[in-house]
Amino acid sequence: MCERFSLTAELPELSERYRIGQVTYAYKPRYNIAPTQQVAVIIRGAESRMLEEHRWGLVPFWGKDAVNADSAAVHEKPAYRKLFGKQRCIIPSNGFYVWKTEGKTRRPIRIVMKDRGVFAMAGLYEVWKDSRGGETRTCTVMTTRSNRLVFDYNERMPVILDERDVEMWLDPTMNGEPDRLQSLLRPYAPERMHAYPVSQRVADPLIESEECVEEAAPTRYALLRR
DNA sequence: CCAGACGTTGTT
DNA sequence: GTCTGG
DNA sequence: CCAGACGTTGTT
DNA sequence: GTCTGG
Repeated sequence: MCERFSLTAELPELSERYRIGQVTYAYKPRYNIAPTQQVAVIIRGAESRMLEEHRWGLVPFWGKDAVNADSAAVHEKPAYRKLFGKQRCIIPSNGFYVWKTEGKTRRPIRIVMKDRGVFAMAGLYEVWKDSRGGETRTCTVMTTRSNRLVFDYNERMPVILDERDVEMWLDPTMNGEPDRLQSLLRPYAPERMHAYPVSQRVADPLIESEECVEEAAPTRYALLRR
């Protein structure tokens, strides 16, 4: 599961990293991104990769927000099959938050790459057109079972794609190759990742500042349990 | 054919 | 809306 | 995910 | 307790 993350990179770094050819909105780095908010999404346009802004959470008219999509089921669930076939995106991040239960409280933990770089979460997106010609863009983050590092906190984690996987995931010629796409949706290598505790203030979705990513001292509870 | 489901996860 | 189960 | 709210009625 | 908003 992935329901809170950050993307604190500046635009040039992001553009270079993912070879973005077109930016369609006023990008701003973020420290504490929550479901239903607008997030940065990269899709493959006709000419080049595009950076767009989408609402985090698909909104099927019959149901609630779909913030995550189970990668194992995505090629067979009717609600997702079409998106899996041709509405794939990546959702860039440089850290996601998980919660560790310590006694009666839950404390936020940040999961990053050891190199502290930006990484690509696999996603699906949808574009709704309303009667007045307006468009609503939405997206969801694909999840898979957790690797050894994340499993201490949560059974599910976002699907993270390395450079080569991103290329294939966004490639429209893969639209008819669900099996090959499916093979990309696996847990990321735990030895390339790192987890550390962050301030309890991250828990408040309105807190949007650098303290969200700063390492916090372990709690007394965590020390006792060691 | 119609009716009903359709999405995710954690919790113990 | 689309798909599955009966 | 977490934080915070969570009820009712008629009237203009 | 459960639901909504971010």
